[in-house]
Amino acid sequence: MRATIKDIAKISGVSTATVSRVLNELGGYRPEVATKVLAVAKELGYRRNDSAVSLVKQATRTIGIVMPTVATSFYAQIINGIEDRAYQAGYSVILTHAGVNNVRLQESLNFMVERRVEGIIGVSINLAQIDLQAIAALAVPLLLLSAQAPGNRLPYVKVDDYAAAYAATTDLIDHGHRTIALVGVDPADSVAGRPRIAGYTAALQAAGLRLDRNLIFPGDYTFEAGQRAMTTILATPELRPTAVFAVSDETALGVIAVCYQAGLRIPQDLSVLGYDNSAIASMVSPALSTVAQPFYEMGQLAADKLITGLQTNQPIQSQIVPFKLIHRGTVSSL
Amino acid sequence: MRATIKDIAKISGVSTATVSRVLNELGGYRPEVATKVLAVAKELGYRRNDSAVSLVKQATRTIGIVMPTVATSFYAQIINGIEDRAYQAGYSVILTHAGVNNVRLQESLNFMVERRVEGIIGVSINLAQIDLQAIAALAVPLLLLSAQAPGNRLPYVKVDDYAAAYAATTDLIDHGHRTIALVGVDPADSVAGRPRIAGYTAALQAAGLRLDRNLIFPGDYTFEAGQRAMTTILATPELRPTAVFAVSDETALGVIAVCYQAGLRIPQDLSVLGYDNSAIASMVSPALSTVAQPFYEMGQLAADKLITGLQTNQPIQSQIVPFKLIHRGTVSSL
DNA sequence: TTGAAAGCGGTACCAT
DNA sequence: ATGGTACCGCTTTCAA
Repeated sequence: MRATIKDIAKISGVSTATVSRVLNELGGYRPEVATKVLAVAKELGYRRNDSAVSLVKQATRTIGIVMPTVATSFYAQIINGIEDRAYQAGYSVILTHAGVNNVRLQESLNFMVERRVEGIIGVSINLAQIDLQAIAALAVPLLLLSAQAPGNRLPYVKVDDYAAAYAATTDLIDHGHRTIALVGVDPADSVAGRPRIAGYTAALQAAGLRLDRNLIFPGDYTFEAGQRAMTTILATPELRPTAVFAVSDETALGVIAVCYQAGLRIPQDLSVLGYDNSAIASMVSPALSTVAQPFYEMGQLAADKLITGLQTNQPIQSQIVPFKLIHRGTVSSL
Repeated sequence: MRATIKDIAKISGVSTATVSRVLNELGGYRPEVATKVLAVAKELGYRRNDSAVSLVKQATRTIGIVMPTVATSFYAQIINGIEDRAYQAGYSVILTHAGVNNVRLQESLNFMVERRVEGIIGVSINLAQIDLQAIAALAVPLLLLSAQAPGNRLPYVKVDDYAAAYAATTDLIDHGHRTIALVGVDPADSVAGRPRIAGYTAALQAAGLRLDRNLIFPGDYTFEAGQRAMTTILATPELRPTAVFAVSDETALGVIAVCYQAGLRIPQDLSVLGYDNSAIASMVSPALSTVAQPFYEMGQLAADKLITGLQTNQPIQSQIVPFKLIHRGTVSSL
């Protein structure tokens, strides 16, 4: 069995109270007592039991991350950002998956509550109206990352998808493109889907371009969605877009893969713009032009905000983080 | 304040012992008592306090993951695998980063012990001799994933890098290549570096090919390492390999990126073989031929083994998991 | 079938 | 400067 402060107290010939003081450097003891206690503690390989501390202090210094099961590559960056900041603040991080389509969401959240996490970061979790009540009942602060709740009832950290899509589309237009496809977007997704469609549409209109609904290809942000859309494009000569705005880097790569098979050159024959700036974007050839989301920083910011909120007991303010257009090799001027 | 079993007991008019029995379905109470208790619990939004349970049960049902800070894309898959299995077994997962070059390793491990995790999975953690003693002192089972300890003093789950490198090199030879570069490998890395060099060397010798040490390009598995090596190759005409075996997919992409810049076509002008089969490998064009490591399954297996070890109290057996050569578009026959 | 009570490993208040 | 001790929320033994 692992040593406890009782063991240390007994061996050092002091009380547990004094041991506790020494271990926590609270002062109020003679140096030689401290030396002795510390030596015994080390000798015994003592490690404090956080369960006991949490219990008595009514604080676990733990935050929870809940994310979908799907492993898109950028989650690692987000987790890194969260963990780094949490670590700096002396918090630990516990992780659960909400499953595909949130099937495990309730369980995940219960798990978190039983673990008495002090706050939760929900990454890419799309909440329904009904979830909101359950979450309120949890009585644990929940911050959304790259997501948004119905009616913005929960604080969030995300980029402005509308603005990003608007800027991306405008950039393509500035490059001389007049027929631009929007690929892989989920129109049922009110947080990342509809705003991007709206931004795309608005940019087109602002430039006086005609909106062709056939150029909007629904999908689910995956590589396969890009493949499907591009296959359709190739099979539909009357469409002939000169540029594709894909709603994720993976989708963009799906588009490019089909082009590659068909012998189309990127960007000479078709411009492709991605979204995310995930690690892969800079590693492919030609390197992918894309809308950057600062995932690592978003993770950091989310952890920061949550922990600050915990410590100050102030409500957490939502924050829009800046996107950035990254010009690399897949968009060319017409 | 959150409701406790005391609150439930008081309101239900029974003792905390009975509440505990009901909540844990231990039997030994009248159904109507159970109904009442459950109703009150629900009413109060009761959630059990795992700190208290852990404390009294001397078991946290938590496992820890320690990994390097660098966020290579496949960590997400590994974490997914671990978390899925842990979840199935009723364990939760807590996560820390050991920092770059393990600078935070000791702290991470202490953290884990204070959290009283029942076991730890160390992902890609290269341990030095000295760490071993500290880890032994921890008195917590530690399983290595994609790593190995000096003298194999710790159980591990990984692929056989020697065999994989041997098979990969042989495959290149079978495709008619006679001059094959090995790129991005760290000769100081005894777990993933030296075995791959050895496998590469052995395959060459088995085929009766001459080993040219200049064709081994040291590196650190990164994209940049691939770029550097390929730049050198292009600048050194007497080398002229017809194939490159990169020690990671990212390194392979670095190689390809330089080729792309230089106007070399893959695989017509140079064959490139990667290592990992990370998600990107199948998304790039041409799709990357590579040595597959089953990351998700490795995560599952590691969690399985660790938890089984915990429950049976048996020592954990190391396991070599199978790699697989994935032929896609970046290797051609000569 | 039920309750009283003794801890689990700490913290922190109140005395001394 | 130090010790005694109640208590955090829960489980579990023992008795009734």
